[in-house]
Amino acid sequence: MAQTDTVTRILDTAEVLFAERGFAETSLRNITSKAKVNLAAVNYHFGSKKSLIQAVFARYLDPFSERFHAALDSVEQQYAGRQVPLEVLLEVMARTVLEVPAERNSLRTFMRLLGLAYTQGQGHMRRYIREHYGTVFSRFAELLKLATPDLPDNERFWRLHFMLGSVIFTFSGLDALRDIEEAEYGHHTTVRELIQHMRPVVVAAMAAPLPASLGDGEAVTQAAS
Amino acid sequence: MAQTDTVTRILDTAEVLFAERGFAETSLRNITSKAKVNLAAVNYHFGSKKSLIQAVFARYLDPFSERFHAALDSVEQQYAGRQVPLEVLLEVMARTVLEVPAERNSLRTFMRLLGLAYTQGQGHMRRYIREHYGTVFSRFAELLKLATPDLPDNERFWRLHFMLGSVIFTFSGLDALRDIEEAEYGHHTTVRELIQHMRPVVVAAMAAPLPASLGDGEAVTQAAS
Amino acid sequence: MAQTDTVTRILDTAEVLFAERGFAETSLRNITSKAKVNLAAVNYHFGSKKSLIQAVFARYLDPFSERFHAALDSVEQQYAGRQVPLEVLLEVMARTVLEVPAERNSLRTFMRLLGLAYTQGQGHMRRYIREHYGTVFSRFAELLKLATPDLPDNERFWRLHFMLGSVIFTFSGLDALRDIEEAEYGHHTTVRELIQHMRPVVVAAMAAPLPASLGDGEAVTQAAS
Amino acid sequence: MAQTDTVTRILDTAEVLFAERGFAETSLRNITSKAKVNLAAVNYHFGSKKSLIQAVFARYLDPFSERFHAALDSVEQQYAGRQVPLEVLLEVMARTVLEVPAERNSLRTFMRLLGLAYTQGQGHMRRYIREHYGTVFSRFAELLKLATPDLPDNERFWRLHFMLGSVIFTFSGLDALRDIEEAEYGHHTTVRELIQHMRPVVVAAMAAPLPASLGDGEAVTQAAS
DNA sequence: TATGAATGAGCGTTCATTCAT
DNA sequence: AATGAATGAACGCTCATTCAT
Repeated sequence: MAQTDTVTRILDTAEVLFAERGFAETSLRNITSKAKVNLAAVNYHFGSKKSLIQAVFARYLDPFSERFHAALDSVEQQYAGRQVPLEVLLEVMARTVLEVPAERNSLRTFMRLLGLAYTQGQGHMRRYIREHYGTVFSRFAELLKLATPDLPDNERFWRLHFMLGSVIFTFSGLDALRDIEEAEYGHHTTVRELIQHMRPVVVAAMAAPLPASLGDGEAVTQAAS
Repeated sequence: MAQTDTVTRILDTAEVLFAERGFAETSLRNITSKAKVNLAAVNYHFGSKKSLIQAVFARYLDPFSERFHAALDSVEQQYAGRQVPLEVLLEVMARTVLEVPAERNSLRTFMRLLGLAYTQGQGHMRRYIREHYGTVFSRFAELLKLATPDLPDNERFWRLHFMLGSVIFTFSGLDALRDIEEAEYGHHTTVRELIQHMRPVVVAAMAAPLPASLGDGEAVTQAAS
Repeated sequence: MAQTDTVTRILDTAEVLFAERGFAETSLRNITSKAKVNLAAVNYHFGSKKSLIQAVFARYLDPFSERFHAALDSVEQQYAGRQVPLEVLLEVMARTVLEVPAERNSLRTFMRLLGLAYTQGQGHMRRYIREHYGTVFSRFAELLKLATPDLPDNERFWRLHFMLGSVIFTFSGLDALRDIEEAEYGHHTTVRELIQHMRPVVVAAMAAPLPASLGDGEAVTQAAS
Repeated sequence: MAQTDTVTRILDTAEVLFAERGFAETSLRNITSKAKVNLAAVNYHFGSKKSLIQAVFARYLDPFSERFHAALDSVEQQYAGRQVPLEVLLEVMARTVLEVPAERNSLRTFMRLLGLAYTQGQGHMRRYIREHYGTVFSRFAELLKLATPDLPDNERFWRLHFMLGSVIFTFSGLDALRDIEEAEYGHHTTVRELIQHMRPVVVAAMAAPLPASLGDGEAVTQAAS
């Protein structure tokens, strides 16, 4: 009880502060003083700041990974060997993402964290995520490949990450964007609606025509590395 | 001369290190020792670390802003009041982005920095960028509106940010993504090629059909905040 | 049983680590984790780190003290009031030292611990040793005095500690010295042989002529404290 | 001036505290607060605690090494190829040791530090000393060999270390020993006098008869490792 | 104009010890 | 009798910044 309390309080506080300000900008003292636990408790329960960061991720990604596997199982069974359409795949992913953090503000936090994992943490987070969640990601990528058989592998790879970028960027900056939206257009979009907005865009993006053969003269002319 | 030298050496080193490891993870000692200048030189020449970061950005964004204005002038003149097509707008932007940093590895650096500005820096960077470069962005947004007259304002707003997310996220995680790409497909994509890949995707995304009227029952069922 | 086990495991582990790295450099965590016992067990069973250190010593010195007393009883009886020769006294001491730690590597450990007691531990160890083992040491010193009647007390005091220094230093650095010996001369000296080497040296040292009257001009000229 | 002041104050304070309580037991806060300098000054001027320890040693050993070389030069020249007698060699060493720290309490400190270097510091100090001062030591060992031509190399090796043990052990436990001496005999021996005491003992020890052929039955019977 | 020295604040981590069970 | 949890203090070190010259 006391232990669960401390560990949970640390994780709850850490995920909020990490999401707000990044890993390096959040000190253990920030976390422990806000969580009202002893500074040494982090090292006692988690071993190091690095491990705390990973634990914060695991609390989201472990259930996500499990549910996503289950959802893919279910949809594969449903399609019984036939190709699962792109729309369905995206729908499954969206639903799973939304299921995981049913409470409070945690979808935004989850997305911010995912974004941080890509843009901060000199590799150790990326390595951790690949090691622990690479399987489910690969499985999704495999199904995506079947759903878009005409797309070259390389092209699909980049489009997948364009899509991920859209989603993560949008959700992780959601508050700011909603503020602007409200000031500019007097409209407030719910997360649910936002996902409705995203769907056709993502589908169209994945289905876009291939780029003109690269290096064509009429295009961009100067470039670097 | 000696002063210019020092200032330039600091900026050159700082932009590389910032792009590699982020702002918080790069100390002034890292910068000054690598640049072989005195530690106090940063505070002497720039006043503070924050101001150094802004100076690093200004060195890219000032010429970019200027050229982008000029390019938009030119394209508006060319189309003489008629609507500038979406593809052309995107082409202009891409070309300007590529023109700015003609040397070395600085396109990647520029892109990484843009990503960092959004994902790191507790607001002071975003504020700085909006204040200094908001005008040219608004002008582009205005032309974008003319180029997509059928899109509701609200829809365009979100799609613009989906697009921004794709671009910024992709570039700010570029090294990681290229590592994966190389490991997975044995292919190395240059920034120039990547922009070629982005173009049709972005165009398709902006031109995607509007979503089915929101709130339709068959869609996502659970949601958060 | 379980308790005895725990106490013994702690002592076994502690003596090795203390001997290897000193007291301050060995944490209770080092000890308890290597001994696979609970961290709190040390404070539970011994009260404090200080007391653990003393317990480690007692495990060697209690039997040593007892045996040494017995051996001196026996030799005094044998010489029935007559002066016990220096060589015999040294032989008795050497034999007793060797008898105590019949197992494993513990002679070296014992010696290292003795050295540490002198060079580390801010007095509390020295006090403990004097209080608990002062009697047997005094008895030996008394016999030594009888065996070297021509030596001024003061001189004998210092020579005794020169001798102790040789022995403890040599044995506590034994591994390093044997490594050098082997590399340099291709020869490996056993502890038993080493004691044979020591004997004439120690005897000669104790029997050395007295120093020229101190302060004689021809000698050292500058000095401090 | 300000710099010299700070660096010197740190070194002066550090050497006293290190000598009194050892390296691990002396914190940088102990040193800097006693020296009335900023805590960060140690890392600024020395880089790390380890380097500070080495700097403390270097301040003694660099001049010692230089003077010892010079003294050996001089004595070799004086004996012009003939064998330098053992007594002279020891006299030269003793004199050099005494010359180095002409001021205050620093001879005792020097000796305590030498003792610590051997008994504490998991090798990094020994390595440092060997690297920086190995040459002069080897030179002395070489002359020692010439001075004791009848001694087997192996025997000389051990006797040299017996002697080292006496000296280092005595000096590193000096305070404790002097306490005992004063309590027991009401006499206080200066370092200078102590060296006078040591001389005939060391000479006798080096000149002791060779041990009876090893393995003789009448000797020690049990042994360890 | 430029820099070596210095500083106060804060960092992540480890420590021996205590407490509640 | 024994232990997981927790704690306050202290550790070595690095930080951006300031100061005196």
